[in-house]
Amino acid sequence: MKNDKQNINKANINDVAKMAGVSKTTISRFLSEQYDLLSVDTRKRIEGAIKELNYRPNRLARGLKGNRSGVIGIILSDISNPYFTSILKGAEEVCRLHGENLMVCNMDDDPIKEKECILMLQTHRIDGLIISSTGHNNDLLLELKKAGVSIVLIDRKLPELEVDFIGTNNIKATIEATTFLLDCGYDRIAYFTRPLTNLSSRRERATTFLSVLSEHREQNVDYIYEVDIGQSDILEQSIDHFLHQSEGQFACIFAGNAMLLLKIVILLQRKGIQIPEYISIVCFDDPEWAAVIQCGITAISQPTQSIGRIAMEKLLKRIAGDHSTSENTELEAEFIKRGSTLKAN
Amino acid sequence: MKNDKQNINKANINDVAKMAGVSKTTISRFLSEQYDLLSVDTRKRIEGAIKELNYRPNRLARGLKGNRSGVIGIILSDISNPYFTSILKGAEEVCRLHGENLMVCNMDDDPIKEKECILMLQTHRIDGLIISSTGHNNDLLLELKKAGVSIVLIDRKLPELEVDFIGTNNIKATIEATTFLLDCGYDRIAYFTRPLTNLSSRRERATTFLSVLSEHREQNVDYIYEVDIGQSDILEQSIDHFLHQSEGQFACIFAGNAMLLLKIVILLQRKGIQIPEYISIVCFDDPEWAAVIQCGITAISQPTQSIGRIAMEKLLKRIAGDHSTSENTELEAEFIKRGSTLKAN
DNA sequence: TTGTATGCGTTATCAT
DNA sequence: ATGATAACGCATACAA
Repeated sequence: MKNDKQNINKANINDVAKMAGVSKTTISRFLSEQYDLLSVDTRKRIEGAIKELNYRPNRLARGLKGNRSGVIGIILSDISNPYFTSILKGAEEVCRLHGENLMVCNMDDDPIKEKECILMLQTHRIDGLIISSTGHNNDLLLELKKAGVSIVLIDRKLPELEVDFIGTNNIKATIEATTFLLDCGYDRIAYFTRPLTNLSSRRERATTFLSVLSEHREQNVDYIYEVDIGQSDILEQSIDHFLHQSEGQFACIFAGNAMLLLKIVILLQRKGIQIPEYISIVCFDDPEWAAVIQCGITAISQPTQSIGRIAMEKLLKRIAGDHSTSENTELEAEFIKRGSTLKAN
Repeated sequence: MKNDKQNINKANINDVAKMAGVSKTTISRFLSEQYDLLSVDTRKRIEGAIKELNYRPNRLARGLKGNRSGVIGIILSDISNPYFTSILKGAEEVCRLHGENLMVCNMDDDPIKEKECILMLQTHRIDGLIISSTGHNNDLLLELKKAGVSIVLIDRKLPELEVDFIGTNNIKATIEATTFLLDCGYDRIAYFTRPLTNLSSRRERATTFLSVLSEHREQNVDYIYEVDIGQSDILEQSIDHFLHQSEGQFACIFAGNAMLLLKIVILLQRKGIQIPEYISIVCFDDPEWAAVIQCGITAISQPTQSIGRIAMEKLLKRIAGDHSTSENTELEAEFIKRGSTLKAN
């Protein structure tokens, strides 16, 4: 009954101060771990009072005063896509280790949702932001940056922003994979990608694929199919088209990401088309099940967890005051040969 | 140069008030959408000023004053496990629709990490919490609850807490699956589960499995193997043991979750053991790749995204003031027959 | 319909 | 080594 404050049962810095018989300034110093300014005795008393009262410092008040909320924002294209959740896991780990918390937003590559997310996070005064952006809200991101919020881009580059980027070395990985396919002797290779908007990761992979081929082919006999997930009909048409074009040829499908791979494999299974007997397949990205599906899918394994970790580390450095010029960090992927591809002859 | 405040370039409610030529109270009313208290004219002026200044309300200050942070916490066992990320996606969607933000924590089923997460979130004054708890921090959760933070449990029940729970109807789903296996005529069935700690979801499945069998078998010829992911050696020993015990019998493996399923399938593949010719398999949980692996894995599909959505809806209701007694909500799973199981004869 | 004054829980700037 | 006091940005009771 003696506690009729707004916050039922929630002690604040004053209560602790009273109980420990010191001023709240002293408590504040304790909270900031300025132990050299405290006598051993008061420190003990404060510790006791905190335990006794179940005191939990209020991060909102701290943030309001100190201009650091202790929150990092992360905006992802798809929070249920293993590629992104693996990044998320890496980021979360580093984040928690540094005593910051993570606010997570999902936006389904929708610029409107992305905008909402950015505004919400700004409202919460995030200390920093990690984002796989659609590229359609550069103005807002620039505003954030000007307001002093550090930003790290993942998966998609936005050179206009001049902020750090961490991602896979798409070009190198695509060169390796495509060269491998050429060495295998495929007559026809089709690259399936989600729509080639201006997202750097998709474009880099597709254009590299084409440029490697154009170096080695005398005439263009390969294809790029742009299909979004959810467009099952278009995917099926594309596959039918390719199967028709490559009839009797030694052919291979190159899936631009794991979701497409899954859809493609399901379709091929339904059509009764054997992998790799009738058609081969490779994937950019190596989901956990790639090794176990069919004869094992040849895949490009991306260092997703590292991307998340490094992005967060970079971000925390920036927040801590590193103002050096922004960097592009591209981590190397690993090419894993499995049973879904063959050598000719 | 005229703006030499701490917050570079960040306008506050006073700046907006000045620019709009009103008091900050009026701005505050605008922010709280009490439009009936504002003349159309002032409202327009305020809107103009906000746009002009790129004003973003400070949620920390709001939260400090109003005792609502606008943040929901969610603590998950494994933020990269599709089961949980699917829940996360559902929760995030509802959360954002209601203007709240989501703070996500990963704890790897480690009670120490879980404790840290709870404390961190409490420090940020979350309005509510969704958690798949280890069950080893009930004291902290109770404290949270007493402090007025609503809690919704997912996946694992903790009756002592008397808070809402949302999850799969494990018992019904297990009965259906096990009965199906008995109907198929399997002589031997082995249930593989992660260690049977006091986590309700694991226990419910395992005990139901046993009780259904004991009703239909005259003597106990089936097995429960407790294996944690990461313990590849123990998993292999267990499988070898079961293969040996069931030699020449019509046998089936029941995997308690998708991760175990994957490990088991990999092991069987490595041993060259055909599914379902040599051994059958079922899984509690239906990962996206279950349909496409081998001949298709017979599986129990859980309504994960709904679990997340409903958990968040329930939580938001509680936060909005619903103080009715806590409920257990168990969503029905769907049993999907595929090629990995057979009928005898 | 609008304004004034006070407080939310903390940190920072002075003091002592 | 410790305290008193003024912010931080907003919401609210009370006035007008």
